[in-house]
Amino acid sequence: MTDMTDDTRWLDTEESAAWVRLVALTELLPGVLDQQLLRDVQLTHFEYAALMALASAPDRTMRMTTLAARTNATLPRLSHVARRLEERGLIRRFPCPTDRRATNATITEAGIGLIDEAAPGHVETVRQYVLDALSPEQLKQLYEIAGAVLGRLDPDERLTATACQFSEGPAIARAG
Amino acid sequence: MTDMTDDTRWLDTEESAAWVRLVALTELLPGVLDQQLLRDVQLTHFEYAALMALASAPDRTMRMTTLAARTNATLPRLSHVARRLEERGLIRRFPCPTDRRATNATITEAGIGLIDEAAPGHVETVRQYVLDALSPEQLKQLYEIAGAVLGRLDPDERLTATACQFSEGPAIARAG
DNA sequence: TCGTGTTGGTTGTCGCAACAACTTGTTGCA
DNA sequence: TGCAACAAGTTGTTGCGACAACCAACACGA
Repeated sequence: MTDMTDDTRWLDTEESAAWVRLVALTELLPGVLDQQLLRDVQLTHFEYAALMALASAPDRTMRMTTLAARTNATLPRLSHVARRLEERGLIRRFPCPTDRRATNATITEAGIGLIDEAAPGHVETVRQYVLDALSPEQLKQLYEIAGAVLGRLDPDERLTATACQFSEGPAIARAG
Repeated sequence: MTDMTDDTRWLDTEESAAWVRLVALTELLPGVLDQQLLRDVQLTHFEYAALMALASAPDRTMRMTTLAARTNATLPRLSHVARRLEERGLIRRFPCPTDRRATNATITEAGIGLIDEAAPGHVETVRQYVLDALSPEQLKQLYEIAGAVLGRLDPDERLTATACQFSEGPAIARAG
């Protein structure tokens, strides 16, 4: 006979309700972000985030490995994305002078121009679907809650180590 | 001359910090859920959610269109997924008797068995990465915050209209 | 210096999702 | 009725992400 003992701690009503909503949120939010950016500037949210990371980096340049960590991408994925962005003239890649295995990526003027064009609509979307729905208190609570969960999901803080994204206006002002 | 006026309400420090964390969360959470379910029962989280929706439906049966709405899927996507699940013997499809355009999907005994096998590990993952990181207060706050955002993202409450997912033990007990 | 192990990056293959086109069936209206 | 508009699903094509295999370059001990 197998052991039929069920020692699983099932979710109670409140846990289940909160979890269902969180799952729905994580299901819907990426689609909304992708949709707006694709429509307006033909960029996925991932591509946008990668360009923003480059724009706020020193010299607008970053190692592929570092950029992959910052954007939660595997290196193969980033490599494919970088090739597409380079074909569109939005970034440039060149071998790292100090380590000839490595590749550095730089955002071009065209890339800066595109994210400056994209940023207002993106921020508008973020406000419309998320921030404007929350009170100042809830904003703080969200910060704490997401921080607590990220302590489990991303203990090394790879994703959140990035510089502030929108607090200083367009990328040209922030990264120049 | 183009109008260079910048009337965008850029994010302040607190908004930006909370947003960065929320984005990181929505980026990482789906991967964690998929990974555990794929490893343990060769099911994506989407497939798991679809099976759970069927298991908790009356007669364990649902219209394809309804199921698509409940799982935030397009009908083509659900059609492909349903074909794969049917090939694995986890669901069955048959024409709706009252509307011959429509198709009904039913979860099989094998399907029920698989989600009963999957549920404990899935709940464990949910606890480990999310729920156990939050205080009871934060759980309530998360419920409210996600609810507020979903009011914008999903005003018709298509995704959250589902029955409670884990509050009553295995699917066989819940759906029988 | 040589050889082994490791790191950085690219390329190829497979599976899944988005989108469009198409088939079939239903509804509504003349 | 008969015909036009619409609804429900399926199928085919395209593009992206995951994974594995591969190549190039560095590090370090013998």
